Amino acid sequence: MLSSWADSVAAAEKAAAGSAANNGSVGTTSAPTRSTYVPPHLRNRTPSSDPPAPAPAPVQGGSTFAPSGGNRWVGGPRSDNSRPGYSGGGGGGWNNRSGGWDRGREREVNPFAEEDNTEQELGEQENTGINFDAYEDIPVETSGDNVPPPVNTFAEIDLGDALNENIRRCKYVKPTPVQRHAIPISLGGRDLMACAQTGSGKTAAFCFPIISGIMTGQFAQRPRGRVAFPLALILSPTRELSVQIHEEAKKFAYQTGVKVVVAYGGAPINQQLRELERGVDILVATPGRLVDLLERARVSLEMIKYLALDEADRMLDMGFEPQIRKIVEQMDMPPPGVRQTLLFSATFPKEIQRLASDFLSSYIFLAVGRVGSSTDLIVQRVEFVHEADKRSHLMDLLHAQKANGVHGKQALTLVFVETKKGADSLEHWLCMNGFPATTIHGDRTQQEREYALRSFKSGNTPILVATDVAARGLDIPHVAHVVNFDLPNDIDDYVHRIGRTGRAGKSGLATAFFNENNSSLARALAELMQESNQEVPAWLSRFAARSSYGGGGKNRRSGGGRFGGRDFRRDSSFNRGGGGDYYGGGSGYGGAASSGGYAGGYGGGQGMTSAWD
DNA sequence: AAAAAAT
Repeated sequence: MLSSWADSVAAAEKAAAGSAANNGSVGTTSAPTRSTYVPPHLRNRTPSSDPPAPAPAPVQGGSTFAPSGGNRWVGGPRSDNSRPGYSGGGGGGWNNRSGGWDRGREREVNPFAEEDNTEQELGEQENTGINFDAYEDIPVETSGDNVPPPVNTFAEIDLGDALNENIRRCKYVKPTPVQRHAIPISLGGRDLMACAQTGSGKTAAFCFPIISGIMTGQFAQRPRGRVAFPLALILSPTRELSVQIHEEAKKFAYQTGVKVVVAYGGAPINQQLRELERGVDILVATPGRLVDLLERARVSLEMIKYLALDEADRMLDMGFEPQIRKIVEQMDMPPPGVRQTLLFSATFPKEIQRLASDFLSSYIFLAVGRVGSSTDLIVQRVEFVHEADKRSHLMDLLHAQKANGVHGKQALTLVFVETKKGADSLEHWLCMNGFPATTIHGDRTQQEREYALRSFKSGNTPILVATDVAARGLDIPHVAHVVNFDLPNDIDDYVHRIGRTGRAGKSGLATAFFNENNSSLARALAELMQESNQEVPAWLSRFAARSSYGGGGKNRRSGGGRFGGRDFRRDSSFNRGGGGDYYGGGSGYGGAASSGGYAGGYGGGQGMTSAWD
């Protein structure tokens, strides 16, 4: 597939340059005209023997072009950067000496090998990229009974040799704040509701205790056969996120003997069934496919010791709640108190916390100040753009960015739109205008979705147009710019979207196109920006003031300021009369830690009640 | 009203 993208991009650019110069009449360029738009089904194809595209004509100040000529977007030498799949990892599966499927004790693929070979050239490794200075004075809040104290190093925790070795391989030197607090809580056997931005080490925060617990725990013998009996279940709201969690969990579990399997829709189920049959300790899944597996009686939750919900607030919102209740409450999973339940998200509206408490037993609430979003690390801009002007405005931004290209390497831009149709149509338009874009949304096949994501991550297609399917959890290094082409209706969704940049303590840029259709978001947006020390345009404040009376229902910040949330049990209006009063009494909650910057963090300062609802 | 998630 060498350079197929490069060619089409070069061709597209050439045509775009031509059309710009000729005010639309492409036909006057000397080279044979080629379609500038490459339909999705052709994008994978190896070009037969296309002549190399001539260097594009310079556009207004040719100095913005990279010296290599045509492909400032792709960076020629890297265009063959497609990942070699898993065969490169050595061992396992096909191509071993027995020639077929090795049905015995197959060798575990080394999940660290692949990275070393392919990801390296994208710069620093993701794991060492965490900027710990950004975490220094991060506010942390805990509440609940007898909160285990946080740790400062991995060495303080007895996770076992194998897990420690994997932590070393991952190049984690010290735990992030969410890990410092969440790991001791989980190892202590406690249920947990945690607010922490993805990219601050959330996955490890729930994986380490689960893996460690499975390694050291004594469990009844599980029958081998058609039905799989996982000990831990990790649920997430999108397929790509489940894939990502699976990949990370495999690294953490390497050579521990703990088997991690993923199951999600849109992919052939038979392969997943085979994997399950070979044994599973930790099952990572999306809800729909898991329900399917449960109904086929190919998975039993009878032995579940750990349940983790990633993006837990999304998992319990209207769309997902029935499925989650079915899985957690109406199948054969042990009840709260018997199993251990861990809920994680960057946002946790109080109504959802109340729902979530059904799944928990005497839990600890943990809030870690946001690292990836609504902090100074992400520069947030809002621009007033009428619907009709959005495309040309986006084009202006992208052009400006090209000029700023870092060492010829195009920065990645993630563009969020409201609808699947809108995503397709914007992608088409961008491609026609010489911008190499791809798209990810729920109307595309799973193959297309995963290819689009890979192509974006690798830099082959540095623009990704996405619906909210990509808003949560996905860890895409090097996203320099998130554009909210269409703003979401919910401020929490905005928080998750812009959190795709500025990850792991790095800086990022988020631009939003605002117009009169987004009035309902104005106030929450203005408040969020103010809280994270962003410049709030005067016109936005006017919009906010106009829509403020009435008290703005769902878009009121649930966390007010530096937190993704606050324990709803501490909010008197949510306290169902009677018990549980030990949270309300001011000093009653056991704060395990509360470092600087917290006291002043609450917006207006006065009336906590108004800040929290 | 839209998006996601099973076939």
